[in-house]
Amino acid sequence: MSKNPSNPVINERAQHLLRVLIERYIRDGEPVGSRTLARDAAMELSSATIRNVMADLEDMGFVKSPHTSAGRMPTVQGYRFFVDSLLTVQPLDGVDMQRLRAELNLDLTRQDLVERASNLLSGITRMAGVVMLPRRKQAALRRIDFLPLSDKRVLVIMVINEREVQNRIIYTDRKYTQSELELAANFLNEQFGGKDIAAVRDVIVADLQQTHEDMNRMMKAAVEMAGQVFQADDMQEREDVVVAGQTNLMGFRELCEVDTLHHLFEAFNQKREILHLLDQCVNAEGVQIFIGEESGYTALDECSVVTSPYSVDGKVVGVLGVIGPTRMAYDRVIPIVDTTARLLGAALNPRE
Amino acid sequence: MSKNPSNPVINERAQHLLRVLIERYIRDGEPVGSRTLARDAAMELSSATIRNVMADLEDMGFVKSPHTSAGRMPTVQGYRFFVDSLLTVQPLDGVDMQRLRAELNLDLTRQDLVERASNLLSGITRMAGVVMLPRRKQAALRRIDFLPLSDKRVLVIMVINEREVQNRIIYTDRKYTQSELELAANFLNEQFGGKDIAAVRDVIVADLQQTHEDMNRMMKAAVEMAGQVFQADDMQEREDVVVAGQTNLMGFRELCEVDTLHHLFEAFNQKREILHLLDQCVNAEGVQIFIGEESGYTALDECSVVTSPYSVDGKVVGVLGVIGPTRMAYDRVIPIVDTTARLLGAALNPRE
DNA sequence: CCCTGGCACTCTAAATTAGAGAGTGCCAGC
DNA sequence: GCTGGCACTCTCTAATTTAGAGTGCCAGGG
Repeated sequence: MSKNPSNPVINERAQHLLRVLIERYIRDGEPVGSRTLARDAAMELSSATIRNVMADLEDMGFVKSPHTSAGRMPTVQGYRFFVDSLLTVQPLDGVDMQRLRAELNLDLTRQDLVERASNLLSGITRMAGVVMLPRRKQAALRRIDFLPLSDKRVLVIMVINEREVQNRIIYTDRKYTQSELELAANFLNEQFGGKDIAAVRDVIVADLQQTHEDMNRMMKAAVEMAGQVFQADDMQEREDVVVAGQTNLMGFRELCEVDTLHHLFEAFNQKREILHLLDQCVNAEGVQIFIGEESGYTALDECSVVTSPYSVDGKVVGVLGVIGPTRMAYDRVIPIVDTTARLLGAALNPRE
Repeated sequence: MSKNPSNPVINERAQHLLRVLIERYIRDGEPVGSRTLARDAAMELSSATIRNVMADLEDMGFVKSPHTSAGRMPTVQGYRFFVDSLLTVQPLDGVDMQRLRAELNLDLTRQDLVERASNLLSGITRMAGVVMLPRRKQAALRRIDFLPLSDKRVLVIMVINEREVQNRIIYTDRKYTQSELELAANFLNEQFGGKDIAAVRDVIVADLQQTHEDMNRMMKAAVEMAGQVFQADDMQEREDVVVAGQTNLMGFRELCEVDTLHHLFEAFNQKREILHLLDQCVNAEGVQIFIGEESGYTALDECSVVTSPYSVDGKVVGVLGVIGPTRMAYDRVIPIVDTTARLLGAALNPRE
């Protein structure tokens, strides 16, 4: 805890003061002056002494003042140190815990679970919640069904893995009856049921390119239809990340400039940047925090992002998190994100 | 066009001036002074004359000035008159038309179509698009399927009408095999396939309450499961209205106050008010316009809403529209909304 | 009667000024 | 190394000023 040439020297007392300063700043959002800090810190120090320490902390880059005659507020580096070394996380509030448990139940589809998780994150933290859709570890075709529509159109319903249902409409060369389509579906289910989707696609593409004499007309039609289904590029996931509670962010003083909000909401809409950011956290263990510009996206410059990967069967399948102003109650948010990740993982677990 | 005791007197010249004023105001968003108007109107009138006319128009409530020494801007009543009597709608831009045609295709599911329509509305108008999900004229159960999951859970897939696929997870009293579930599904499909959903629910609720000796175990189980499915209250529609392009609204000067935006975005999130508003337009013929407070929702006080019902098979099934600042290019927006409604209706048409 | 130029008047927006308050930095003394 | 004291800086608010835009109204002319 003493002299360390690589890190700026920051002794116990300074650490404690930094901590009190940040806690205070997080509470009221206003620069903290030496007098206030002297009172808050309960260390029997005069404000003059505090001022000296603050000057040091400012030199080291942990705090800054918006102008000469204002108190100090944390820099990104200050928050970083606070979060890494000074923070004692609060245990999760009992009510919140119950709410999470109650709502992240097993009897929900994948989409529902993810949406709920996002709503819970935003609801409990009163900030914005983001949840990446779970990556499919392997995407097995569980079942495929065809239903005739009007004209030559066919509704295709596909069940992937346990919980995911996709559907789309394809065109056929002629009108098929329900029973014909059932035959086709049966054929495909027998051939490909339980197989990996990528593999299925490959086989079908190959089939389409060569003529099989050993296939009857119905089988060929089936392959033809499957071709249409599996070549669609939205075969992957369509909406990769679910955001909730964006409007909460409009309540924070520090984000209240229309321009900032515009960028931020644009980012939420595009989802691309958010997704990339979350993607980086897939390999992190447990909660990870990006403070201000650390995220690398200008839209998030005024924000912090608290993320956690969530796992099914011990394997990370997605990332979720909370986005709020840098001045957020990290000690409260961290366990919320952590717990939500655990519970979402558990709820998604097929337990087979 | 002359004296009419019920309406304020507003002669040709005043109408023309009002029109020019509003067009100008829509263009630049700044109060229009008498001198500018004199130049714009190309009527060989002096600014003093214009001032007299403006005073009259202000008395009649068509224009107002933000303060003594500013030009005039339209009131809600002014816009109303403009929209009802003075407006000549522009024909729809060819490029936009093509884009609408290209993207509102037949080979899309209900959800996809609605989302596209909303995106198109917002993309072309550069404001916010809203599309109500189409009411089902009648909700016929097209097909129901069961798929076993782990534990005692069963994935239920339901096809309603032509395009709508719903799925959820239910719990059963014991684990059923795939073939057992197929039997159950067959039973239900035979019993209820093509029937109206409300009717199906009634029958099933009744079945559940009395013991049928004539039903075998499998049939009972099937009814049991169906009971779980049809009693769920999200049986209706889950997300009633799709909003797109909200962020576009942040670019408009008149909506740039954070407070206004907060309310507005809150309304978009809740969707309730938006839905109610759209609901009122179901019985309107063609495009309907709400200007400012006319909508009756304070969140939309600064906005205008241009709506149009859309129909399938000659019957109105939903409403779509555009939300933007009162100062919008109505002449351009109206045909966009109108055409989108037509094309969406056409795309949804099962043509059977 | 309607239109017009002219002029006094009003109001806003932007720039300027003044004063209060908060907080700092630094120094001299303990 | 800590402290009280003091001069200084900077922001925030309110008050004041000024320029500009636009009006309302009047009196004169077709």
